Amino acid sequence: MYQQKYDSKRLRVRHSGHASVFPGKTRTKDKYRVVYSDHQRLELEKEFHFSKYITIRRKAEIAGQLGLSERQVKIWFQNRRAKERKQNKKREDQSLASQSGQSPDENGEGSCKIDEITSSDFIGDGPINHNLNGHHLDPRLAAMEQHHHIHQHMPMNSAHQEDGHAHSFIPKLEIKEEELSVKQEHHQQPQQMANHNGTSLLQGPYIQSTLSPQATPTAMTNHVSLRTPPSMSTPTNPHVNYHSHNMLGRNIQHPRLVPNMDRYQSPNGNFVSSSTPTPIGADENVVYRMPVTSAADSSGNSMNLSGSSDSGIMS
DNA sequence: TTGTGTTTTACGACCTCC
DNA sequence: GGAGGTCGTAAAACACAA
Repeated sequence: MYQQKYDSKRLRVRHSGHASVFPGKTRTKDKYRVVYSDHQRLELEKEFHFSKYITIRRKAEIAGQLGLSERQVKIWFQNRRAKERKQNKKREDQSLASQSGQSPDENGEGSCKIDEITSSDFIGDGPINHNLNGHHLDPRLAAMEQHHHIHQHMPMNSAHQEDGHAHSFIPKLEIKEEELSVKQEHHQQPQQMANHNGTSLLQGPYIQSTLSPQATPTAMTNHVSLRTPPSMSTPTNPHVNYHSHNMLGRNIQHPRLVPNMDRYQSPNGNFVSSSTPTPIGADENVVYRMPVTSAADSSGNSMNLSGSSDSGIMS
């Protein structure tokens, strides 16, 4: 509703392509806060859609590429996650309201609001768009991409896609060789993963909805995000208690539990140390993502360990 | 032009983990 | 102690109605 107008207006009004103010300044310095350029926000959004938790290496890379500090990238991801939780909660409230006999339109909401489209929609069963390549496309990202013509050349995207990652919103890109090398450093070779019980992780709504209409079983197999952090897949892991409550009763996440696991699953289902090279080229940048099974978040709701809103990453 | 509401950066407090 | 997480909030930036 409002945000749709807000964003579309922003795209029209704001000059794009570079930051409207000096990037990298904090409010302790020259300005209270800066406004990131559309390009910066787009790249950050793309990274966020790839993984809600950014790795240390990717954080440094993105910061360098976008002219931001690593702290700014970190804060941006924190704020972005908060935004998504807020949107999820809002959506939850609305669904509860509608279940109690109140039609969505009574709240002044249509059947699909752009401002409520989040990455979880993207990943899950929410409203989606398709770009020219048939990939699912977040409407706002689509607008920004059109605005910037970024489909012509977008290194960070190519980095994600080149490894067979069936990224829903990434358009087909020209991939330079130098970008390929960087890319392979970022994300792992696609592998079908199985958990310690030998159960394929290629299941759940995440898989189904993430794949483009043209997606093939190979594409599914190649989805790098299917890797599951051991802490999420094995109850024997000491870190399985991924959430706890603090003294204020808050439901606290412990994201570092996952990044610091230092292990991940090999294709044969065994846990291996991330420091031990494997046939699939495992390193610290393995991105874990679970199939979507719950929209609950940390805002007072218990979170499903396999929930989409809580993807873990390696650091 | 102004008032108001929303979104976006940035930070502090507090938390857990290593 | 440092890292990074959430939560709450301040203030700038922005959109829009009057």
